Amino acid sequence: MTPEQQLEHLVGDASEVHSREELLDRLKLGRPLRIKYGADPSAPDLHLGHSVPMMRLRRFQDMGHKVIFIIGDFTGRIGDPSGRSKTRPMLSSEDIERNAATFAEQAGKILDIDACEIRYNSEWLDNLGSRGLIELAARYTVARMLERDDFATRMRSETPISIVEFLYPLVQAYDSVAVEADVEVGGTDQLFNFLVGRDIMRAYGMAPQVAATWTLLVGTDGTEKMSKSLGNYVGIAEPPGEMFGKLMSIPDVVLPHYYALLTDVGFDGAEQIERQMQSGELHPMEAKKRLASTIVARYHDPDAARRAQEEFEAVFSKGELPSDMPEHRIRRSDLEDGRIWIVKLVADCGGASSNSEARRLIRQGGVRLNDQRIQDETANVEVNGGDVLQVGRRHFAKIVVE
RNA sequence: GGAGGGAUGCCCGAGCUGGCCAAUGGGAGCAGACUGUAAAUCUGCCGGCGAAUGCCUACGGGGGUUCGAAUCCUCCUCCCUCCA
Repeated sequence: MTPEQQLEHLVGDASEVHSREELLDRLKLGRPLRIKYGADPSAPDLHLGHSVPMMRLRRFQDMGHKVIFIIGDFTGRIGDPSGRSKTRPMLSSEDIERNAATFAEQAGKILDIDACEIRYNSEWLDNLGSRGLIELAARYTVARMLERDDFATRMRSETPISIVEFLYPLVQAYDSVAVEADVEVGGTDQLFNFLVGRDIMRAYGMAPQVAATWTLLVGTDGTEKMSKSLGNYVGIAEPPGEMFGKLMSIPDVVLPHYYALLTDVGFDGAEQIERQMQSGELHPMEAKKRLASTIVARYHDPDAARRAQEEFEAVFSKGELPSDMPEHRIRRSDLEDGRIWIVKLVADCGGASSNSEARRLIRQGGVRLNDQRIQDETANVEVNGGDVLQVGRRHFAKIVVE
């Protein structure tokens, strides 16, 4: 591959690269480049949103470049007052250690983890000292900091911004100095930080890193970015059935977006799929099943993908019972004449978090016992081993009397 | 340091001339209908316990006034804006 082709292969689908020319020049050097990726030590569970930049990292890796994961243990131990209300919890060293291990394990599904360099930023930040920190801070201005959209918005909306938050981009930029990054990759939300990285590297007399960002993946709700806290994510370590089901629940309109970012078809392929759906050539559900199946196959295996699809079709298209249901054990002594109060049953089996919620579900017709809808919240129902309780669409439990 | 404004349920946000406030409205969420477990739409629910007319907990925290307080007083904590 010529350097130009490499460039296209590596960042052809990136949303922004600062700059392509610079990256081309580095590629022409012919040496392995150092590719930086910052990992959040507070959220070890990776989801498809993380997989987007990671898949791109894999491309770099496959071309002989060095991926450097930076575990932000220094910042994680201090705690981050970012955002409005919730202060991020401080993490203990053990937490960080454990999270890093989980992270590595999950990242290993996408990358050759043994070929990666994993670094903790406390390694250099602990030694920086107040003097070093102040020297670092001296190299950037408040005005430039306030250019960041997030800060600007918060200033306007009178939401507090702590000084530490100004320090974060600087510290992250310093990471680039410490690991001598050639390229930093991440989501578009990181662009500002990456650019600060460039400035700071220059200030320390280094060639600035190339900043490459990719569009953020939207979550299964189809609007917000995928994130754990919003609950709209698909974890890459989730069981095949869950993964498949969650992917089937995304709105049709985001299908091309998912295809483009998560599969090998690329933007062109995604556009083609979009056209086929519009013309009626391809049923959106079919496209979605294919997507779900591709992704399950990647994180599990093709066989698991096939089974997940069959199960999905059986349960949701044909209305059959799932082949595998969690068991709910009831002690015979809790029964009166073989009967139990329906509200208690629903709450106990995890279908509702309180009796009140269970009542609501029952009243609204969301509860079935052996396919028989139960709407009387005062009912005492007869239960036998093997009975199936269904709460809502997707919550099933097989009753075992012991 | 000075002046002013604010803290309400998962989030945003009314209420704040005391009882009709478990607290208007929106979002999120959940259930039902319709479907392709999609989206959109419509309906309902949306603190807990209870068969219930009921009870308990709740409007930043403590104390107080009152028959009765999210609403009044007081102290504290935190936040914001402006001036320095």
